[in-house]
Amino acid sequence: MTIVKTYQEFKQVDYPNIGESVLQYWKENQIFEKSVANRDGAETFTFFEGPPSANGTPGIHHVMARTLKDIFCRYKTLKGFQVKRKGGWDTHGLPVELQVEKELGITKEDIGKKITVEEYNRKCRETVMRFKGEWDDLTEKIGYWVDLDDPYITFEPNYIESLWSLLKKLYDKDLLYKGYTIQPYSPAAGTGLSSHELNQPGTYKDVKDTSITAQFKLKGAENTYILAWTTTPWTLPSNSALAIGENLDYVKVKTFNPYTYEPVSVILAKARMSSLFNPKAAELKLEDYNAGDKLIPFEVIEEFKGKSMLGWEYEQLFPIAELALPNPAFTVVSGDYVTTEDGTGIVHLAKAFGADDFRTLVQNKVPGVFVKDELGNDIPVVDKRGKFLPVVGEYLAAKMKEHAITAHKTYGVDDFYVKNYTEDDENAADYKNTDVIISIILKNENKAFKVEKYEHTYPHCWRTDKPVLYYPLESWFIKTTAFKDRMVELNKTINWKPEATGTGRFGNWLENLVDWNLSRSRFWGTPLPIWRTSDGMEEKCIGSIAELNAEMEKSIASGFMEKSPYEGKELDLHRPYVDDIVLVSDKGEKMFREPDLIDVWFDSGAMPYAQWHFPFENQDIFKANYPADYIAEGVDQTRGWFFTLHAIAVMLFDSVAFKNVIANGLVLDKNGNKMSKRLGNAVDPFKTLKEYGPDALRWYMLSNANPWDNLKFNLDGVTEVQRRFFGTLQNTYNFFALYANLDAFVYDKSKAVPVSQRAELDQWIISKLQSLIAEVEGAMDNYDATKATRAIMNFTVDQLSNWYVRLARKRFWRGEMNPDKQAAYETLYECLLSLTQLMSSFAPFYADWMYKNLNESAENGKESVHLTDWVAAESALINTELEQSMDLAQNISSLVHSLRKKEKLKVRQPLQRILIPVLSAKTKAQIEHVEELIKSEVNIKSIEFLDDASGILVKNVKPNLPVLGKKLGPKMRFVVAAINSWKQEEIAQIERDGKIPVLVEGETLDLLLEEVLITSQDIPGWSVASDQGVTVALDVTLTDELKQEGVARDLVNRIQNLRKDMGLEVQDKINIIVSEDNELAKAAVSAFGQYIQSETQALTLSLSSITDGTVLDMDDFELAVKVEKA
RNA sequence: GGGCUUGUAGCUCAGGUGGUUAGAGCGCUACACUGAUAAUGUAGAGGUCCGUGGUUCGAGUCCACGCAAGCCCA
Repeated sequence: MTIVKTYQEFKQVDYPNIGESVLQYWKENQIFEKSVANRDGAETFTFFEGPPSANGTPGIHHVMARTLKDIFCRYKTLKGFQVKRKGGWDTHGLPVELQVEKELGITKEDIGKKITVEEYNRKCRETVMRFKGEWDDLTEKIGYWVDLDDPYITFEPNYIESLWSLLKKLYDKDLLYKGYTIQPYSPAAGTGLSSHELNQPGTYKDVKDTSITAQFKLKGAENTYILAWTTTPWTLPSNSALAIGENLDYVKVKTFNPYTYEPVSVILAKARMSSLFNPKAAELKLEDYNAGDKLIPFEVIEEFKGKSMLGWEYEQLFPIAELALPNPAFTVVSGDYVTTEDGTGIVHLAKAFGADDFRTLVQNKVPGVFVKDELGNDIPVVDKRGKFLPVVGEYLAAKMKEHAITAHKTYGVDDFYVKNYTEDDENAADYKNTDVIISIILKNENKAFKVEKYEHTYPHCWRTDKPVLYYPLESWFIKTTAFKDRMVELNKTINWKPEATGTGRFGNWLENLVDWNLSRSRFWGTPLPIWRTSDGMEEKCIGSIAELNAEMEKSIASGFMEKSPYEGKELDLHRPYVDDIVLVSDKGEKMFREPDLIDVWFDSGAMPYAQWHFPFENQDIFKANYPADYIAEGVDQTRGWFFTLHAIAVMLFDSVAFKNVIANGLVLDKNGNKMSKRLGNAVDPFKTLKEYGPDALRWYMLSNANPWDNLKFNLDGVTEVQRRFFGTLQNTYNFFALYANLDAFVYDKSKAVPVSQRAELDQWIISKLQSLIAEVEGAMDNYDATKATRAIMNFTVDQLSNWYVRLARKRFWRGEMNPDKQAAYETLYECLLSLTQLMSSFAPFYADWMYKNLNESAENGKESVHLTDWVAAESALINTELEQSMDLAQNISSLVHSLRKKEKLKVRQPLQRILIPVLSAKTKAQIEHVEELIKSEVNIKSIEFLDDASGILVKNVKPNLPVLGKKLGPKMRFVVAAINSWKQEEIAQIERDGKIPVLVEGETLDLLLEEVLITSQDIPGWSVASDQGVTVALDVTLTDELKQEGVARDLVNRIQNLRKDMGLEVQDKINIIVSEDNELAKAAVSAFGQYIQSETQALTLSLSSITDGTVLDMDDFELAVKVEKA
């Protein structure tokens, strides 16, 4: 007889090979393309790809990110949506520039000198796509379905043109403006420094600077001063406000100025008193003080919260007429960064020279100290060489004369550098820098409370080694603050996973929004499309290539340009070509491009539009695919991509850009450390894929922890998933395939046994399956993949394999095909087939592979599980009663096992009965439902129920705490104590009367039956075990008959082993002779001969004396038998 | 320095709205099964729920302050 193998059987599974062969199949049959094309005309589900940069090789964390993106797109496809997924590449930005500079061995300085901008940018363009091959390879191998053939690329002219059109829209709405931002700046080098440059080793140095605790005179109060501390005295002339912490404690202290000895009242944080007042002076009296005394007495005369200081006005420290400012300048404001770690707990704010200062003053609408340049623009009082403007220089020079301050040189109006940017020798006799001069002036004028050298770390320019200043530099901004409220409002409609990232991290970021600094002084990036006349009076923002061409025509006509730089060349909107374009203003002036590039985050945040070259093309596609239903990136993108997507969408389209978002955590090494190539703990995704295959890797990453938690990536975890989940599933499939092939079973839905006519066990697993489908669907609709994968795993391992298959095993191999057997096959087949669809989003290769194995013969099988329609749960098939019954069966079986173990009675030894106390008819019925199952599972003859009427139950009572707590509150513990002391009588009483009086603190109150929980827990004289309210007692009496049956079963077991040792096939027949010298064995063979014969396929079974047989170890005795093939 | 997240068994993780004895898998120990067999099952041991205060009759859970780790921003 030849067996037609409908279902392939596998001795061993090669998971990586499944991945490769299924991938091949997908490619050959264009499954991905079909999965999209099949849904033409269906509702769209839109996904946006956050573009990665291909200038480095992908890491294991990209497997995580890309898997997360993939699963919901696959799931939604099954659910009937059309999911277009356009790939994309991020190509601009600093990392590319740095990499190129490193490879060429040049610095930013060299660009335009050693290398032309043209060559430099060409190099960047080559570098940025260098690893595209690796990326595409990984993307395919992990089964991330995304359109790699037609991706958007941010350096392409069409993409940039879209960006320009968006920028122009912003410009037209007056949302694009030129302003200042406080940035690290090196006066010695004459250039701003990037945060990257500031992070160079050796940049931060320990230096000793002059620090001043300055006295700001409070208006409307006698001799009262607010104290503020600074390590940069040169910023004091630019002071325009003081910041306090609203919840900090402040004091007003009466004392004397240590330099002028004048009586003063000073205000500072209470916690900072010890640093400004000598505790030894605490006992001194103010009236005993003599000018010049070393110890200065002090007395706290008032105490208050910082909050009460808000709005206080003070006099300008340097009363220079040109620097006078209107209200609310020179007032007290709140600063959330103010601490009492150092200084006075009050911070001096100079708008031009600190980013915090700038932000705080802008938020409080306090003007800063600036003067006008010749064009009428605000400029700070320190110039770009680090020197005070004459307006301050004059004042300082005059004061030096007034106070007869001498120094190592004569200071002129134009000599006051704020740091040592001159070549002055700091060791020269009588050397005084500007900070020191300022200190002396303030000391003399009763404006300094303390002056001292202070050692701290201060950043220095890595090229000139001179100190860095924080200085306002010109920048282009997007006025995001104008849309803050709308952004906050629309953010509330976004479903964030996890929620806290949306409300917390992102929400707070929006609450504290500042205008988006768009400018970058670089070479490789999207150029700002703004041309200006030299005097800045006229400006044009270009919004398209056509517009640029038209403007160039005009310029050529007016003779400013000879020809377009693109004549005879490919269009390239990058530098240097755009820089060569000179336009003509409406008044006929030359206009030059603003040299800045824009923030790369604008590139990626604009991808919903630019990927389709919107608005120039594809308007329909755009409309159908905006906003995104779903996006996913790392949580580090919160202020990056997530923000720029949101900002552009809100400002230009009054819409969210995405409705659902998962912000995933980091992938760390197994010890929780960050992976890095340098430390050598980075996991190579390609190697991992080759060893474990894509499915187990994906499954592990999704099921191990929520994706928004950091993942401690451990290969042992992948192995575990492979063994526990995939291994179990594979075994289950193999089991099915083995017998289905033997029986030539072919699934035919139309001829399947109706579920209602199948065995209880079948109905149960089908019910469980429906519950699983509903659970997975619910989890996936809520973007919770971890819940979904865990549910699938539990069903497969615990319910399907460990319970259903184990209990139903015999039905598969016993006898010829009959309705019960067919139902078993059908049930298992249906479970497996459902599983392939349920797991297909997460383990797309394996699921498809198994799907095809199951459908090899089925006519209605699709080409791929990924082309199927989601099969929803059938609620009619969910049988909660039955599921509860089965839970009881599992629970009871477990208890019996536990008892058997305690009594050292192995399962093969049949036992007569178990007793189960039941207090409700319902429970009894539920157990009766699964009685047969329990009996065969734990090898007992009968189940007997003990009800209340038996009178032998020992009951147990517990307080029903949630109910009682509400009623009793603090009296709870007395009542609980009373209940716990109850005996059987009280339990009987409350059961009979429905209530019982309890004495609590001299007061009687009635306890009701529903306020206690009564269980039955003990049966006198029996070995019992209980769990979850179910109690089981085991009858351990061994009658002769039971013993004989135990021996018979043992004998069967031993003979089966012998058969195996002899190498017999399942269908081979044997003859058995058993030694007659053991009475028990003899009795067993006589009583259960028939049973032994049928189990072991023995034609004959006889008792005789044996001399040459095999000696079997029967645990309690030895027995000789002779087994021969018939 | 600020915002946010995380902290439960050796490891990875569950633990609506507070409720008596805190769970699972892996690992470990013991046993069983031997017609899924390089598979499988059962049982057991293993916990200061990061710490300290507080609210409450009752806190892993709520509040406050810390500690540790991480991300982002200064």
